[in-house]
Amino acid sequence: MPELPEVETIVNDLKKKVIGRKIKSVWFDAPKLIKKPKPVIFVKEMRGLKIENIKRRAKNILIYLSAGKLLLVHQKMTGHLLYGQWRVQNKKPISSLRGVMQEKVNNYIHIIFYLDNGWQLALSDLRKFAKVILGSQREIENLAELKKLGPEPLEKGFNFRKFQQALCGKKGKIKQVLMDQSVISGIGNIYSDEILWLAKIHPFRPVNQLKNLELKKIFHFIKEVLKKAVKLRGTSISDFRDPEGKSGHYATRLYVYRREGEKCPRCKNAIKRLKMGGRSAHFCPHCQKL
DNA sequence: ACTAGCCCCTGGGAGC
DNA sequence: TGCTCCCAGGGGCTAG
Repeated sequence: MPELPEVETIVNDLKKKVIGRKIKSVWFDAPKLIKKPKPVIFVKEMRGLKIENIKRRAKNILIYLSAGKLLLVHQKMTGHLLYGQWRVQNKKPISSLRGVMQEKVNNYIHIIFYLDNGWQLALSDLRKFAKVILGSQREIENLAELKKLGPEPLEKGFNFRKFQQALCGKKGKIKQVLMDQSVISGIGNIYSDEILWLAKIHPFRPVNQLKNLELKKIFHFIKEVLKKAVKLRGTSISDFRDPEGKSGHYATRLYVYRREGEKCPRCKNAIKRLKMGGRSAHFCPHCQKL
């Protein structure tokens, strides 16, 4: 599901709701989502910890806890961190009281953190790709998957020079490179399509053949698209939801993503979809020449 | 040391 | 209506 803007939205919302809260207990029904430590230990270790801070790194959510602990949550394709109140009945959470009501994301809750104010932080995930890892702050921050991440595109220090450096020596198609988390953090399939359409660059162009001017355009639209999407609280194509179960508003702004066959908003030619490494690239063959 | 491809899952939508 | 096939915003692992 989520790329940078969606994760950013979730983190900002959760900060307001759960910082300072204590975790009273943990419920789960999908042990495989808990990568470390073993689920039984995980539950025991989480109990009594206080949520001190929440940060985003790439598409990861980092929940800083008391006792120097850190919880990493990656939502992958269909994961959602939700804030609400549910009852567990027949070993499945059901919607109740306040929070997310009658949303389909409710049906897939697999982990619930019970907070000391009566509310809950829950992880729902239809496809069960999501993962949580608990460890010491040091341990988590040193995980290879975090250490290898490229720069954050919305950070002030991320200027054109840093962008060039990140791409330096890279091979392959520009779309794939933009989505490579070790090059730049947080861009996925939706926003890479949108960025490249705005920059008028064909997604299959080899990155090492792009001219300086073209790179500048891409750089410019990375910032512009991501900022706008954060402002609009992300894109809800199928099931992205914020912690209260509400949709984001960027979907209406999408120019090419999932618009195969529709008219290009610029030139009115038909938008095309091509497979690239198991994923779809959407683009306008007229505006974005190979 | 690379990269393409498979895989982890479940459901929605299109086409027949 | 129901079956089959393809699709899905991520990313780790493996085989070549």
